[in-house]
Amino acid sequence: MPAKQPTWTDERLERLKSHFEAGLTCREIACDIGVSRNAVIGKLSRLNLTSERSSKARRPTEKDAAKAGRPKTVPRGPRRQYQMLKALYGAPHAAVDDAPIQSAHCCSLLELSEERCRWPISTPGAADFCFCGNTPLDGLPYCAGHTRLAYRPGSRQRVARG
DNA sequence: CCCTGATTCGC
DNA sequence: GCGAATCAGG
Repeated sequence: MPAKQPTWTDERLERLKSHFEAGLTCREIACDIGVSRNAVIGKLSRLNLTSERSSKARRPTEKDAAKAGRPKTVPRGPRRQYQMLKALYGAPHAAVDDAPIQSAHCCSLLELSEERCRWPISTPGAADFCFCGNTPLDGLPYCAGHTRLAYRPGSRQRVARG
């Protein structure tokens, strides 16, 4: 098979943008796309999507340069990570499969909450841009149907937007 | 204490 | 250009 896969392909950028617009945290986006949190942040920085609301432009002193090494700091134990992965791969029941996602009542960005599926509908910025308002899974920003779509393995089709 | 956000450096 | 590490703040 020809063509290699640049880390950030179109589909990935789409998801990145959608999630970013949805107000998801870098952690959620990273886990959803399948990359590290830093990868998402790094990409956003390059794209100048970092909101620019930096906390006063950190502090680029010699400390960063001096510490810019590679010791052996093992990251802390995951916490929510398992919740998401478990909910995605370890689905207790297969109640939802080909069940069409019915977003009866869409909600606006500000109307989103922990109990509202944050699947972006239409194009971010559009006048009719809204989100799915279904009940999301435990520890996930999307409902069962949209969660499956988000993690569609192999499917590079534009299954979203609906 | 934990997590999230942003920046910088190395590859 | 991407990924990982570090630092700062909430």
